[in-house]
Amino acid sequence: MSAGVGIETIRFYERKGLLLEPPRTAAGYRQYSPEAVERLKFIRRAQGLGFTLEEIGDLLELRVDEVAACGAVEMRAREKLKSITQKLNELRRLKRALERLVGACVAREPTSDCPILEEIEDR
Amino acid sequence: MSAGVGIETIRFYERKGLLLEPPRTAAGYRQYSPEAVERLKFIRRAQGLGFTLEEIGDLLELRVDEVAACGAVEMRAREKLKSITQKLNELRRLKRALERLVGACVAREPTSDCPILEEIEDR
DNA sequence: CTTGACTCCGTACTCAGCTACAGGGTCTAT
DNA sequence: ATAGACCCTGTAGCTGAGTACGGAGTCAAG
Repeated sequence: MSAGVGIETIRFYERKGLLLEPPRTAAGYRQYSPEAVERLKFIRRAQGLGFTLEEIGDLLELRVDEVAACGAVEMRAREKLKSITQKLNELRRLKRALERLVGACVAREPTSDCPILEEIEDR
Repeated sequence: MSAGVGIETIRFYERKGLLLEPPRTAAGYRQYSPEAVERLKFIRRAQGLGFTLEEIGDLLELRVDEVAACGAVEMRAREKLKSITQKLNELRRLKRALERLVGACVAREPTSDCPILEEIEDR
């Protein structure tokens, strides 16, 4: 559980192609490089941000190894950027709403309506 | 599909207590107020940000109707704020990483390593 | 040189979050 | 007043993301 992830989960990611099969010891045990561990942590963080494993797979493949594929990569990267920017905006709003709620709390001003909904209302 | 959500999903949220049972027509048909629709949209957005339905339920219940419960609400709000702030930071990093990638693309500089992982590496 | 805690593999189960039925009622349009 | 497209209920099934199990091998500690 080096990275807070059970071995079973790792095997599962391996099967899904999110983690490449690592080198093995003579006895067949998996041996992970620090990079592989980073990759794993990235997966977990990205999940917390609402990305599916499939989307995370896409993200991890965004790299420019050949100039040829550059255009396609750029396009997909821009798409992801769009969705991330939207998530950012939504999160910022949610944060503001919660800050207001805490503020009202501290000021001991009961507000029976839900400030979170009010804040987020306009899309 | 007024809010891009099927009726079955709505019934499901109702069962889970995320949406209160709406008033019905004489024939038993659900009738939703604009507020209920907002609530529904909030749920979908929050899901996209990586919150579970249970967490979303918590968020929706964060309101200060009684001065008595104020302390508890404040505490939970602060907790949520913490996780949101963290999500924000992670998203910002991911965004920066993607922007760099697009930049490299535009400059036609192939980089065989994955800038996303590099950027995010240090936790 | 054995005990306990780990790993291996394949398969099967679980849980959240939908999604689809079946068998009925209702509403609108023709 | 009948067809077609909706809604109602309850229950069953599906997908994504793990999690556990069983039978076997491995390894460090005592």
